[in-house]
Amino acid sequence: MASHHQGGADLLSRIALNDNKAGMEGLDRDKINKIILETSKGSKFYENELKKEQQVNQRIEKMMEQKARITKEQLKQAQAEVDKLTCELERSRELGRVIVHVDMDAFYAAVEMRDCPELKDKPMAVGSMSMLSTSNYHARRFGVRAAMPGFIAKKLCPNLVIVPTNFDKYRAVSAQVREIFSEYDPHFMPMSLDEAYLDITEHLEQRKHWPETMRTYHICDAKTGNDADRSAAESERDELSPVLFEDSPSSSPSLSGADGKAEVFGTSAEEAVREMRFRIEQKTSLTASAGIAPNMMLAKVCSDKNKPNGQYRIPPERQVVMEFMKDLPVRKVSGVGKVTEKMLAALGIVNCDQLSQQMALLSLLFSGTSWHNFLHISLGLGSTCIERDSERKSMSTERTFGEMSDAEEQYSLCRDLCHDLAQDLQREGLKGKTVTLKLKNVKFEVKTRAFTLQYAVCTEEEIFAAAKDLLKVEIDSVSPQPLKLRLMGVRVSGFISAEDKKPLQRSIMGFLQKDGSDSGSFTQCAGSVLKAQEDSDGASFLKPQSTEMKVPSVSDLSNTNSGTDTTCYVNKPAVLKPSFKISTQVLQFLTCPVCNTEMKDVNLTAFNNHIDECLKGSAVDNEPTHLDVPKEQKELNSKPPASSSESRALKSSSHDPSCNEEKPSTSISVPLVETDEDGDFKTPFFSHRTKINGKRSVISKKKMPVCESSSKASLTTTHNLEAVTEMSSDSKGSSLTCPVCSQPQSTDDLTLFNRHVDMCLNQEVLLEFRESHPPVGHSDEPALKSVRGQCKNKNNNQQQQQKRIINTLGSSPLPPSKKIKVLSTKHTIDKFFKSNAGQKV
DNA sequence: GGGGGAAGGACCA
DNA sequence: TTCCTGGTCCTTCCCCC
Repeated sequence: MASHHQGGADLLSRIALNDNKAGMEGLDRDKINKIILETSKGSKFYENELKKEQQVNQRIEKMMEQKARITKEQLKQAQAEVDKLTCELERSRELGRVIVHVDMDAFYAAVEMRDCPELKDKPMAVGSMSMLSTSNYHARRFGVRAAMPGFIAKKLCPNLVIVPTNFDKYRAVSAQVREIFSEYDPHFMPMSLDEAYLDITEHLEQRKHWPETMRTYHICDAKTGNDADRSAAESERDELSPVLFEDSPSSSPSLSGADGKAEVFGTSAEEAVREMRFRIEQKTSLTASAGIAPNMMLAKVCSDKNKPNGQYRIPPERQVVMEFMKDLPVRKVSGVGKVTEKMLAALGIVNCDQLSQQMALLSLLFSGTSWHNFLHISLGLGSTCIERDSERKSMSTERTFGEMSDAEEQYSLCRDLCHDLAQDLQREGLKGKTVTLKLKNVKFEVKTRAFTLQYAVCTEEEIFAAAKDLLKVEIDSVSPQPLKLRLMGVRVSGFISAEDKKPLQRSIMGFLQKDGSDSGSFTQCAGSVLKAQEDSDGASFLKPQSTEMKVPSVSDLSNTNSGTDTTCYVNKPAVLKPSFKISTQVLQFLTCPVCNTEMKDVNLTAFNNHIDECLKGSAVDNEPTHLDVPKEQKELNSKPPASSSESRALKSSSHDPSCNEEKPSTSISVPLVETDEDGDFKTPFFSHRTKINGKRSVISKKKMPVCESSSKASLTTTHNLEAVTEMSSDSKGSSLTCPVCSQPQSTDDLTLFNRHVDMCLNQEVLLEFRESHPPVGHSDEPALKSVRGQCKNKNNNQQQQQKRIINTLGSSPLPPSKKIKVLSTKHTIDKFFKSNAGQKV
C-alpha cells in the first residue's frame, strides 16, 4: 500500500518519502512529497534517480512478460518444488534459541539531545546540509528522516536544528552499551554503533537460578547486584530525565514513579530484556528498543514493533510465528528494499501472507537465492545462530566533493585515498589482491573498475600503483574532455583469509619490500619498484602480459593438492622438485640456484636433475654440465638499463627473437616460501582450499601455475634487475643499493652489480626455501651450510635479516614436516538465513 | 557447463 | 548552493578450461 499512492507520477517512488521508519505514521504524505519533489526537481541527482527508476520499471516490465509466458504446467511443477522445500524447512525449523535484537532509539540524535537538553523540544537532526544521519521524533513529524539531505529537510521543517556528527562521542556511548550486552551474551553481534543481536538462551538458563538480589537494580544509585561498580559519571547521568520522546511506551513502568527505589526483574526473556534496556537507560540516559524471537529475522522485525523505548516478543511457537508473519508488510523485513518492494508489489504482493501464496510464481521469476529468501521470510524462518567477528571481505574509503575535473588533482586525491586505506588495512593486518576504483561523475553515474593482482597488497604505493592505472584508463577514455567527478573511492578486497594469511606467499614484491607487515627488513620499498616498473612499461598493471614481476600467492597454488579438502600434509619432497625447474623454451646460460655453479647449456633436463640433486643435499658432489655460451649473451641477460627507454630496448634485445615476446630469457621459478602474519616463514606449497556449501571459497582460486613452463610463476631475472636498477638510480643517482642486502654497490660496472643482486637474490630465496624445507634425514647439509657461510660475509643488515629468518624457524611450534593443516569449516554468513538455504536445490 | 573475474546494483545502518 | 559512507551480497556478462 505504501508505494501505490505517491503524490506524483509513479516514476518518483524512489524520491518520495519513505515512511517506513518509526515515528512517521500519519503524516501528510502528499504535502511532504510535493515539497521533496519541488526541491529536488531538475537536479542532477533527481535526473539520475529518474533514470534508475526507469530501469526498475523496465525490469518489472520484463518480469511481467515472463510471467505471462508461464504455463499452468510449469506453475504446478514449481508448486511441487516449493512444497517439497517447505516441508524440509519446516522439519528443520528451530525454535529453541532466544534471539534479541536491540536498537538504540534515534541514536545519534538522542546522544546530542542528552548532551544539549535545549534540543529536546525542538525538531533536530544530526548530519549536514547535504546529508542527515538521523533525526529526532519531533523532526520525523515533518517528514524529516535519515538519509535525507539537510537542505530538503530544511524546506520541510524550517525550524530544524542540524547538529554535526560527533562519532567519537557515539562510539564512547556505544562502548558503554556493549558492555551491558556482553553480560547477557558475551558473543553478541554488533551490527553498527547502535544495534546488536544477542543470543540470550544461555543467560536465561542461568538466570532461572539467580536469587532476586542478582536481578535487582536501583534507579538512582548503584548499590546492588552485579551492577555495583557503576561509575560516578553514570550516577550523574541518572539525574537526567531519561524520557526523550513523548508517548513512549515505557517498558519500565516503575521507572518514572520510583524515586530511588529498586526495581526487581523477573527470570523470563521479556524481563531479562527489560532489565537490559533499563540498565542501558540508567547508564547512558538513552533508550533502546528490542525484539525477542526465535531467530534473527523475526527479532529484527520485532524490535521495530514498539519503537521507541519498547519491546516485543514472539514466543517460540510455530503457530504464533505464522500468525505474526501473515500481516507483515514485506518491506518491514530486513533485506527487502525499495526495489524488491516495488517488484513484489507489481505482482500483487505486499504482505508476507501474499508472499507465501505466490511462492510458486516467485520461484519461476526470481533466482534461486532470491526465492529461497522469500520462502524463508514467508515461513518466518531466519538464522538462529549469531556469529560475531565474521571475516571482513573488503575495506574501502571514498570521498564526495564538489566537481573535480583536473586530472592532477584527481591523481592526488587518489593517492590520498590509497594512503588512508593503506593505514586502515595495516591497522587490521589485512592484505588483498583486488583493487577497485569507484568513480561517481557529476551526473551521479557510478562506475567501478577493478583489477586483481597476483599478490596481496596493503601499502599505499602498491594500492596506488593499481588504482592510478585504473584512473588513467578512465581519464583517457573521455579525453580530451575532462573527467568530471563528484566522488572517488578505493577498495581492496580478495583478502588472504585468516587461515591463508599464515602461508602468505612472499612474492618478489614482498621480497623487495621494506614494509614490516610483509616479511620484514628489506630496505627497498615496493612502491619504488612498482614505479620503476610502470615507468618502463606504461600502464603495467592493466596488461596481463606484464606479470613478470608477480608471483602467485600460495593460495593460488593450492589446487595442486587437490586430492582432499580437509587435510594437507606439508613438505612432501616429491612435490618440491618442480618449483625449481627451469622454463623449457628458454635459456642458454644458467646458474644453479643451490650451489651457484654456472652451467652453460640448454640441456634443461640435466639442469633440473642437477638442481634436484642439489636440493637433496648431494649436488655439491655432482658434476655440473658445461657448455659454452657467448659472453655477450651473459651480459645481455643481466645488464641493467640506464633509463626507461633503454630498459624497453634491452628487454626486447635480450629475448631470443624466436621466442614469444612475453617469455623471459632467463627464468627461475621463485620457490614458494610461505610466511605467517609477521612475515615469518612457514611451511610451503600446500595451502588449502575451503569449501562452503559446495562452492569454492574466495580465497583459493587458481590452479597451480608454478611448475615447468609457467611464465607467471617465474621470476625474470632481467626484468627484476631493470626494476631494481631503475629504482635505485631514481633515488640515488650514481650509487646503487642492492635491494636484497641493502649494501651500496659501485655502479662502475653494472654487470658486476647485477651479478651481486642475482647472487643475493638466489641466496635469499634459497635460504628461505631451505629453511622452510628441512630435508628428511639431513640435519644441516652442505649446500645450506655454504649459503649460510656466504651470508656471514655480508653486511650487518643482512646478517640480522638472516638471523631473523633462522630465529623464526626456531620458534616454530612444530617442525614443518609434522604440520598438518586442518581446513576451516567456517561458513559465510548469509545475511538472513544461514541455516539450510540452497543446500538441497 | 562451471568457475571465476569484472562491473553494476540492491540493500543496510 | 546542496543528495553520504562503508560494507556485504547478488546478478549478469564474459572468458577460459
